[in-house]
Amino acid sequence: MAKRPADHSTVTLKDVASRVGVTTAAASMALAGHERISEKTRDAVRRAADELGYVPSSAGRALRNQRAGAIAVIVPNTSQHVFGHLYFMHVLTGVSSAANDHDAQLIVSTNPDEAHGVVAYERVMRSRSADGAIVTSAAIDDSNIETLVETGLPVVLIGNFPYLPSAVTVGIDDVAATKAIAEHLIDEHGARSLLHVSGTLDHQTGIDRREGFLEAVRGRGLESFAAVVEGDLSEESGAQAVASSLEDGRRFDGIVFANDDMALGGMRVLRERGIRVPEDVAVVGFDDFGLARVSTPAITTVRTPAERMSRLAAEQLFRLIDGSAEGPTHHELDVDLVFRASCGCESGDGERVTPLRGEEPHRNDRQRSVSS
Amino acid sequence: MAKRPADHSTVTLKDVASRVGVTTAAASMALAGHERISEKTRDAVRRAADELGYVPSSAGRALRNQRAGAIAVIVPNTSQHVFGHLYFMHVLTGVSSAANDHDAQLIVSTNPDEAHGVVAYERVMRSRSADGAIVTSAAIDDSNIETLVETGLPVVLIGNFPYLPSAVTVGIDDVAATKAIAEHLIDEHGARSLLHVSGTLDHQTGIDRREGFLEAVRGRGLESFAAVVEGDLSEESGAQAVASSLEDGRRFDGIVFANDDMALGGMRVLRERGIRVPEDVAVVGFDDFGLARVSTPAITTVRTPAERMSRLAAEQLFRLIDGSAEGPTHHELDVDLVFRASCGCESGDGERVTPLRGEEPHRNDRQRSVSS
DNA sequence: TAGCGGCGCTTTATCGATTAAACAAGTTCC
DNA sequence: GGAACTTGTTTAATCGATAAAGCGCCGCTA
Repeated sequence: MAKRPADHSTVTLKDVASRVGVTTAAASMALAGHERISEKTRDAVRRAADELGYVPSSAGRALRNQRAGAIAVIVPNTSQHVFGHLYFMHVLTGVSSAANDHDAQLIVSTNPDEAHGVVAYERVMRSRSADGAIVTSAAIDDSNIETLVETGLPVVLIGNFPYLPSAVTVGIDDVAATKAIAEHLIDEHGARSLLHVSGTLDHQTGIDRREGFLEAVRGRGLESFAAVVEGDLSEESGAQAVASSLEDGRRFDGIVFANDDMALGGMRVLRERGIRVPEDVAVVGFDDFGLARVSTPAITTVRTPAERMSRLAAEQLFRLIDGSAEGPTHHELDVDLVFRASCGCESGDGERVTPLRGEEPHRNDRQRSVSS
Repeated sequence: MAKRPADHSTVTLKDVASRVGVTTAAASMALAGHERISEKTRDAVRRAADELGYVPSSAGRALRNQRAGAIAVIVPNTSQHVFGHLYFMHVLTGVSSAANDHDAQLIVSTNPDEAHGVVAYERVMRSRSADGAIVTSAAIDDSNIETLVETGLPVVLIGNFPYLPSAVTVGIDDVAATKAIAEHLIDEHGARSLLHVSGTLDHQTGIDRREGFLEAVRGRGLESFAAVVEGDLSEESGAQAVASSLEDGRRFDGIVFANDDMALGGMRVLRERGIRVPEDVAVVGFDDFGLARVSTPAITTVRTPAERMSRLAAEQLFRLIDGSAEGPTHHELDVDLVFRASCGCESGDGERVTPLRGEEPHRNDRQRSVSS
């Protein structure tokens, strides 16, 4: 659109070749270590490339190889606030480390305009800027995801997508995890009247966590004392859910929040009303991306292995891209339960980590600066 | 390296052209809206492109136009823990919104191996995968940055780089901000013995914030009661700095932390020793990326406009790329002071925001889910 | 009616890298 | 001493998009 770019000394294969006195074909083969090129030439070309600081043009290579050498992380913007930011950071960390291992670039694609049906990220795929994509925090009714999966382009979804049987996905068992932590409130802390503040129910996560909660109260015969309020995963919605429940005259001695942000908001309201946590009401959250540990009281929660999940997703993606994996698969990762002060297990800054399944707690998935 | 990718129905310009019955050149011009192509053909081509779902190949275009249509955000990995994650998230938000405005892809490049002098991000630039780069959290002694700037490739740095006069940079006045918030402790809360826990002094930010602190105590004639301990911006280092200061028998009634993470760690130690905040010791932090608001007590801090900074950086970068801006420039953004409970200004969850300069507080740079 | 200008499209060349196929030397073998 | 090989390189084609130059065919004018 504007003038041509300044000519930042760009070294092409031609420069390398002409310095050595061969053609670009020979130079290309030399750099690739082809046997048909004499050792002498190979060395000379390598030396020249080194001296000139030659780096292959990604465009030239991509065009010729029909492969961009990049993967994309796609974030449907409508869910920017749904999963919150800390989650996304963990995702980026995991994906970028896998991308580095595969010498691939990482493209981050947000969808600027939900209004336009012209989904920005489909363009990313169709323009072949990326060889594949990882999609996270997609809503159930986001038909674009379906379209994307159906085009057959390499796509890995993070989360659970029971309605997309042909997708490759990586997730955790939200139902089991929520069930376990709710049962903890009941069995260990004697909670009898439970409230669940769910996430948005247009996301599978919201549905599954609610289902886990319901299974727990049903299993203990407490369903008549249990209630569910829908939130949107934001701190403020957690506060509102608790406030409106209190105003309705509802009584509860335990709250299961679908994430830590809402737990934080809810606890704020409880504090303002003089209701003590955990003495009067025991509270648990979900995610453990950072907030849960630093709040007062610290929140008992489910630690979501976002970084491991996304790393695995990226590795699956690379397998799809090079064709070494086929067909729909779903990987499920184990989670840890982290007991802290908000349920009454620990006091102050103490915490106890227990795997939901398996033996040992999983390595801390890059929590914030726990040690240096 | 592996087999060729499966042939996901890829629509090229040739397909569009042959469907209409013209050459690719004509089709290209038609889509570009060239006048030399008849309206009838233009329409036909556009319709065909639409029907086939044609999206131009980024590689083909990049090769031909000598422009990738992408910008990179570069994160020297050595500083991954230095700035912490939340900061980076804000940066991504800002940059990606600018990138979307310019129809550019966003590449995120972390440096996997500091060991190799082969800086990964220089490859990004030299391979021309990106037309320019934004570099953030670079250490003073990172000579790669200097090299990068000197190559003349379009680069914008976030932060202050007094030793790189030819760089284009965007930052805040760390000295003035820290000075102001330290003076607040002294003037409003009567602090007399001050401690500063600085960031790493191989980052300009660390140096500048320390300098601001020192200017404040010097200005008030309190330099003989002041001390500085170097931290590394991690929560743990803040804890250690406070712990060791206490063990040295040092006494203080105010602490200026170079960021909120360290303040959090420091406050934990104070709490453990039974020292009350703000009654016994008033505390301030820096950044306000999220933690400061939710901790107990909430931390008085300087709100760094990371999102606006990075958005501006990206816009500067686009200007450099298309040649409409030349020469080194430095943009400095204003910051807000946010008074909360840790210094004694407010209680509970209250907060008061004041601009350091100018009239009105700046819009909340995408704080976490304040309202929905 | 011959010649001229312009419209609308095609031809051609290019960007950088890669690879199959062709080819010029030099060896080896019968 | 010529055929068959080997070796090391060059030629040429390709990937997709696009800009410049070229070329029929039209209508218009003298």
